[in-house]
Amino acid sequence: MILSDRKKRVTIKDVAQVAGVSTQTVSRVMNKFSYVSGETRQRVEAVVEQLGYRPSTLARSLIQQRSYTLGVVTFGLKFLGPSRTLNGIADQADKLGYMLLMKELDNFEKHSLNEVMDSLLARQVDGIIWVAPEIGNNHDWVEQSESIPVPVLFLAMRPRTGISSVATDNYQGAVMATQHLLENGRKRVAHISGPMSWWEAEERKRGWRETLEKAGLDAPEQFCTEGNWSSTSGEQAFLQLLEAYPNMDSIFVANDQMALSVLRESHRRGIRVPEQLAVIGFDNLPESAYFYPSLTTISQDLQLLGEEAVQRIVEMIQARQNNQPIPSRSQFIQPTLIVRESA
Amino acid sequence: MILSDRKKRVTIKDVAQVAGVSTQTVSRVMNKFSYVSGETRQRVEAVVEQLGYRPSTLARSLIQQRSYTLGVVTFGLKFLGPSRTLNGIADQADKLGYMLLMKELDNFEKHSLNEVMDSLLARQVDGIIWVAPEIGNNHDWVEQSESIPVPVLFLAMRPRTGISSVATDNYQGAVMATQHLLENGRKRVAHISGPMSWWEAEERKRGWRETLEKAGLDAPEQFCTEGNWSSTSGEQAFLQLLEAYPNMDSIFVANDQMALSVLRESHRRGIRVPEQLAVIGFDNLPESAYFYPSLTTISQDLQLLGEEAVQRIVEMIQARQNNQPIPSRSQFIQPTLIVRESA
DNA sequence: GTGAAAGCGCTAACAC
DNA sequence: GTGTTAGCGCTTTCAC
Repeated sequence: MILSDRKKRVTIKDVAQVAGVSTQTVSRVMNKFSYVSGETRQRVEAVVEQLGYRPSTLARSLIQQRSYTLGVVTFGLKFLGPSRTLNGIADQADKLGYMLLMKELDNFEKHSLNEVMDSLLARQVDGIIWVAPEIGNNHDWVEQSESIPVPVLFLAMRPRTGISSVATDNYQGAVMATQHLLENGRKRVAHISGPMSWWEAEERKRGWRETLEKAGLDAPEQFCTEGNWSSTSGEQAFLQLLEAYPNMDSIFVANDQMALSVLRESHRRGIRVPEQLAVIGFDNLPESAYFYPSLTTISQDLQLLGEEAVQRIVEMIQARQNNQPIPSRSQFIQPTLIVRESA
Repeated sequence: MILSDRKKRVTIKDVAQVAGVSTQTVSRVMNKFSYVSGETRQRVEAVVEQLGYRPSTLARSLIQQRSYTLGVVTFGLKFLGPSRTLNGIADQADKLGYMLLMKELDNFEKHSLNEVMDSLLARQVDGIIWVAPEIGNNHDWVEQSESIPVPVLFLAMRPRTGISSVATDNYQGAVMATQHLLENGRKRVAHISGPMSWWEAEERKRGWRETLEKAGLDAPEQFCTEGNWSSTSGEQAFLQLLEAYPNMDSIFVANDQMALSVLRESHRRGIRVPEQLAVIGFDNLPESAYFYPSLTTISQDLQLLGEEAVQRIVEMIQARQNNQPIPSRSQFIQPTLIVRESA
């Protein structure tokens, strides 16, 4: 039975006293490395066990000026992307012995940004991972921000010199998607984009446009309509496209949720997928394989993105610890093409 | 530009010195409440601003024996459920001034459980929220655990006396789903369950069975097949059901992902939904409204679940703080029926 | 109103 | 090998 009794915390002093040694010795036993005679060690360990002593990481962090804690700032945790990334971050942090201090953002006002940073820094996080999509100019503060005393790593941000980031290669993913359509003999490739204020949406659209142009095909603005990632908006965007570009033979849709609406609406109107209209998505939702028809899509490995992020930030922290310069670079994770029935 | 310069932290002493007051006065200024003369306050505040002083929460936690941090233990973060719940937790924690220290579990061995608890407690969390489904006997340790020195709140756990928990009322949700089918004149209601080792799956199945029985209808074991929540398993389970119970007129499927497979396979076989087969799911995925046909389902409010959890644990923390007894109770969140085309 | 002293729980640095 | 001393950055207590 779990009790929440108010027993006072067992401290290093208690252990020292009961074991008849100094606190220093207890500390040495707890932290392995330094030498303690076998006998003393055993005695101390017995007392630790008996009293249920747990060293306070807090006190240790205070003196070591290091908390083995990573700050994680998220935005839109309720969406699949950020939470899958977070899972990767959690896994890798665990492996490397770090804990995660989380903060969910609800806007990008300068005021809240400062507040979030402050609360993280006040708790002595060793580094910060920024898990928020770049929308409009919501990341511009990065370039003119006051100095932050710990390393910061940005995910899914447009590369900026002097700043470290990791992102899926959205452009390349879009190229692969579009090329796949072309390779299957499609010539009239439409696009439903995400909201153009999103950097990721912009990249995906650019991949589509440039691939068509390289192949000597048209990619005018009318062949692309804009959604907001939701299935609802996908339906709207598809209807617009049907008017603007009635003889298209394929669509690259910027995410699977919007692609789902395209499949559904096509089915309802008797447009056969993929025969009359090939459809390819982006994201590879777990459900996408079970859409009707199953959805060909681009899979981005968000788990890996999160893992990489932790790897990188820990390297940065260590460099800082050793007074080495902190290398900053922008890194891309390559997505992969998943071929199924819809294209 | 973000620099990670090694400037030493600005401490309360620095501020005191520059402002020409004692550290005490600075502390009083930072913590509002106590009286400081207007003039002194202004001078101190100016210095704080100028030096960019941020009080160390760490040091404060150490002395106050209180961290304003909640431990959150998750399992299966990559699935939608836990991450939506986490979002609710993050939101509410923010409102109440708490931070979140996260730990993702990868198994339920006694060893890792202890380790997770220890690392949370070592960082002085004020309370712990346990966000992991009850599977098999993976929660039994709760009843015979050594005393944990802070309040713990469990989500999605079978009610246990003396222990606090919050969960969706899965049973009631299943009752609503089944009743909806009966009210629409269905008499031969099948069920695809989740893995029966999951408490939530068990509850949903019980709701189905008991509702049928109360209506004087049959609910034998053959009318129910078992999946593992995935779309793949849903397909299997549906195929088995088609053999075992070919004249069923409706199915209550334990989650939307499996229901998706039922829709797809029905479509492929020319079974008309809902005319020949009514289908109802559970969870209300964002995509469910865009399945073909759109899926009638039970919506559980996981955001609210998370918010309630924080509310509750903070109450428990405060009670403990005031040396009051900590009330323990099991609370249920009611799901709602979302009627769409499939039933 | 303000300051001085003590101490939260731990470890770094130096004795012995 | 082990103990002593000092101090991380803050707040509490009690003076004045």
